[in-house]
Amino acid sequence: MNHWLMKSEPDSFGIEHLMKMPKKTEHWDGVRNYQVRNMMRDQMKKGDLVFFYHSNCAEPGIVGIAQVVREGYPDHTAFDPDAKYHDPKSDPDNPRWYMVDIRHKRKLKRTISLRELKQYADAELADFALLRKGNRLSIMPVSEDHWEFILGLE
DNA sequence: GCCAACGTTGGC
DNA sequence: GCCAACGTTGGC
Repeated sequence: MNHWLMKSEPDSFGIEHLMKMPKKTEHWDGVRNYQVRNMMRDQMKKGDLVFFYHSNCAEPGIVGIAQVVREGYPDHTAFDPDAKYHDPKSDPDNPRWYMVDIRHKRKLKRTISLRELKQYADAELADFALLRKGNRLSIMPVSEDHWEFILGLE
């Protein structure tokens, strides 16, 4: 089983939104980055656990845990001319963009902030993608060791 | 709101 | 295929 971290802006879709969805489940549409597309299409498997991360907010950090409940399938919002992330180059017969479904599992007892995680950037969390300079991926893999260590901070 | 980092686009 | 211009991300 693989582990992941998925970023979302709480103002547009935070963990509170996910918790209120039917079955606490939502499809992760709108990704228009090829590296992230490939992860969703090829690597994220049903049952994989996900750190839900809040970005672009007062206290960026990990706020909860979700689970992949449906593996990669075409992001239909790319076909919709009215959708915010419409991409005319994505063809239903040859979809360019993919998404997965995730289900809320639980909130962390407290937010494990980016500021806190950075304290371990040269030690336990060396090479953690989130802490790498200039990282802008909205989904990234989390190693088993890093996953366990971060959960241990809770 | 600023700005560094980085991906994408498009002219050549 | 190069690379400047441009757009986006996201911490601060």
